[in-house]
Amino acid sequence: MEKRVIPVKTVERLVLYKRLLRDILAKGESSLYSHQLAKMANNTPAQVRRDLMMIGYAGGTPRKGYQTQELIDRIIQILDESKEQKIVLVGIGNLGRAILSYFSFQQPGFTIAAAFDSDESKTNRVIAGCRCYHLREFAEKIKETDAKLGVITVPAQHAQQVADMMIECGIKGILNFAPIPLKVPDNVFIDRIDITMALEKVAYLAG
Amino acid sequence: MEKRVIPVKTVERLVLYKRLLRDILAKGESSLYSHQLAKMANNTPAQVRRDLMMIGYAGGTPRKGYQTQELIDRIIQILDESKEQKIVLVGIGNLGRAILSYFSFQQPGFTIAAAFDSDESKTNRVIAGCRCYHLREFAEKIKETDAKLGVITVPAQHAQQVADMMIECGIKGILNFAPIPLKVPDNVFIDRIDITMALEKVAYLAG
DNA sequence: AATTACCCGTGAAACAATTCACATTGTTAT
DNA sequence: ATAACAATGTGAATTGTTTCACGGGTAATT
Ligand SMILES: NC(=O)c1ccc[n+]([C@@H]2O[C@H](COP(=O)([O-])OP(=O)(O)OC[C@H]3O[C@@H](n4cnc5c(N)ncnc54)[C@H](O)[C@@H]3O)[C@@H](O)[C@H]2O)c1
Ligand SMILES: NC(=O)c1ccc[n+]([C@@H]2O[C@H](COP(=O)([O-])OP(=O)(O)OC[C@H]3O[C@@H](n4cnc5c(N)ncnc54)[C@H](O)[C@@H]3O)[C@@H](O)[C@H]2O)c1
Repeated sequence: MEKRVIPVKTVERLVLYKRLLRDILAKGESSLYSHQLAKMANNTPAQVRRDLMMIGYAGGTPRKGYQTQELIDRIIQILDESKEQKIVLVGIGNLGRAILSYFSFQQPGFTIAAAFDSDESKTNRVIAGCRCYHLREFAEKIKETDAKLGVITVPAQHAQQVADMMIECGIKGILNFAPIPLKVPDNVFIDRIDITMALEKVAYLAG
Repeated sequence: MEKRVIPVKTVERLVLYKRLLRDILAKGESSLYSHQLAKMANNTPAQVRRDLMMIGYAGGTPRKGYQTQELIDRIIQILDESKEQKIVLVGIGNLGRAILSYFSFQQPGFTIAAAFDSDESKTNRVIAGCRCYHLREFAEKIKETDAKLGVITVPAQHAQQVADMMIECGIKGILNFAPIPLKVPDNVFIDRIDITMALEKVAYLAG
């Protein structure tokens, strides 16, 4: 029962800050102010400072702001990106393939170690550098790769059984693209990206 | 300055409820209780009732619960899904194509009216039933289709200029898949889906 | 050296979302 | 009929998040 100290909302913003800070650094800016980061992140200086307070960072100085590199390092340390994260993906359809190709030649820190599908015509080949297996080989391959994260891109009606299988095989975190909430035990973290819901929301709020 | 009465979080759940209720109805259940819907939505009966209260729905009865069809109708009415929503998509890459094919033969209520890319090799053809044009034809085609919603699936460094162009052409709602926040005027609603951020969050919270 | 301007860190206040808890009410059983 | 029950609708309490506002400090300016 570990106590979660950093709010999820803050974690989300930290991931964003890290990316923005890297852009900053690439532009040669070795230090910055909270209001500069806030502007890029579309939030407020107070929120930036509060977020940094949440991770126990107090390395800013009034007239020079924060050291870009130092701040990046601190965020990386908090997010614990010391080791490469191994991911397995189930559902080699349109969306699954888009994700495979994106992570194949980008995204340091994350590797899709293997992909699976129940359709024989999608398996036993390499897509975007990722080996694709039949679902029946899941348990075996996951032991080989020692992946702890899973991505679900199968149709909604099969998503729960895929999640169950992942958890059975030791997956601890799941990103679910199927448009239904899945039941998972407390020790597994799950997040859902629901593209259709996001569009409906935009349609409503734009109206 | 219109007053927004329904919280965004509630809107998100309403979209989910609507889908779940349709599944319920398809199974032949003509009525249901808040705790049943809550179980499917992975939340609490109190939250379901609160959400329904937000949309001014008080048609439940203590012993019979809610009428499935009536509730669906009410949610649809609130979300204002009377007319087909026209969408334009910019960035016919891996993710863009996945979205095109998904919405082509699914998703009642939404039509991707046209897609655009700056790469000539991606344009002047039909992908998943959607016509693909060069970006220079954007203004012209958007007038023809009268689309009010836009989806951005271009690389991050081009996302802001694409958003600016969309807004210039009268787009009122944008769904942005590029991993940076975009600046838009107050009268335009924008939402971002950041897949990499979601994965980093899962990695952190699963750890 | 003193003055000024600016920004950080954070306690406190304000605001937003969720959960609690209960009076109310329709349904069923006796 | 009437009693017992089970689920609704909602005010109040709680919990979570964001914003305010100010003390303290640092560097540039005079
Ligand atoms: N593509 C999009 O833009 C989009 C938008 C909104 C939601 N989604 C959701 O994302 C998910 C995937 O969408 P898609 O467009 O890639 O669909 P898709 O039909 O192209 O791909 C689904 C893949 O899953 C495989 N599959 C089916 N059952 C399986 C099982 N039990 N085990 C393993 N593999 C299985 C299929 O063989 C297929 O390859 C769906 O749940 C969909 O609702 C996608
Ligand atoms: N595919 C994924 O799984 C994934 C994951 C995380 C984030 N993203 C983000 O989604 C976006 C799209 O990803 P993708 O994998 O489809 O990339 P992609 O490179 O496959 O596609 C990008 C497309 O945008 C087009 N483009 C570039 N500049 C343009 C411009 N100014 N106007 C019009 N079109 C232009 C390119 O020609 C290309 O067709 C990127 O911002 C990426 O960071 C994608």
